[in-house]
Amino acid sequence: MGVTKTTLFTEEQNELARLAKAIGHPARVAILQYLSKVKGCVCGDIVEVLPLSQSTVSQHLKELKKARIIKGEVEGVSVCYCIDNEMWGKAKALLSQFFDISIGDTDCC
Amino acid sequence: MGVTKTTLFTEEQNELARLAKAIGHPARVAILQYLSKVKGCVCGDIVEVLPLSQSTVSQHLKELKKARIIKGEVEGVSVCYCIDNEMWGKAKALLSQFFDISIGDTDCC
DNA sequence: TATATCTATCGTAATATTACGATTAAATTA
DNA sequence: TAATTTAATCGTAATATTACGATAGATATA
Repeated sequence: MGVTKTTLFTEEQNELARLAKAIGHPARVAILQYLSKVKGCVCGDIVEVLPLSQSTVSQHLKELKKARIIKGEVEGVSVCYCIDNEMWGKAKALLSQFFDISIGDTDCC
Repeated sequence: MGVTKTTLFTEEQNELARLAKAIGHPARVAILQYLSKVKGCVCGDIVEVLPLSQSTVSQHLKELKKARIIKGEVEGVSVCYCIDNEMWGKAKALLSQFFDISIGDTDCC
């Protein structure tokens, strides 16, 4: 197997898991931090910032694009990347809501 | 391969990715939501709430325990589970900080 | 047009993840 | 003690992920 049974869960649970999974790799965290740090678009220098090969970085970028967290636009010979603010806001809201739910829980174990 | 090169990233990036990855499955999201909903400990009825087999649920619980997000304590014949508030707070803080960083970014692509 | 640059994709390999049935281990109950 | 209950673990299978080198495709430059 290795395949997740998404049909058994709610839309919200799947969406939350999908976004968390996309963030669930240090390279992708680093990419997102970099993109947010420069506060705008980055055209091509992401590979140089990460300690991974070009193809591996490209693969991580593809994952983030698949999750709609970032957008990439061809800009001449290079590609311009930036965070998709809409999805970013959605992820933030979903995760924030998710974590707030259990405030005040008692630690009984 | 299939193995993440954690040594190449910062402690914070690895920790953030580790926690996000642990949440990155709808079954684990469902487990955490359930644990937070009942606001306390749950002794054994998690399997009945999820649409997965006992062994699969047990495996997901193990993942969450490995990530220190939940705790489990043997209670007679069953096991009592609850969210680890310390790690939960840490995850919340890390993710919150992570998402706040890019507020106000311009969407230029 | 030829060359250089940049990024995506392909091919490959190793490891990880997801899922389930069967079994085991531990504790309770009859 | 024997039977039952509960949860972890084992074994297995299929798919996913991570990573890299090599190649391809697209655009800019000489």
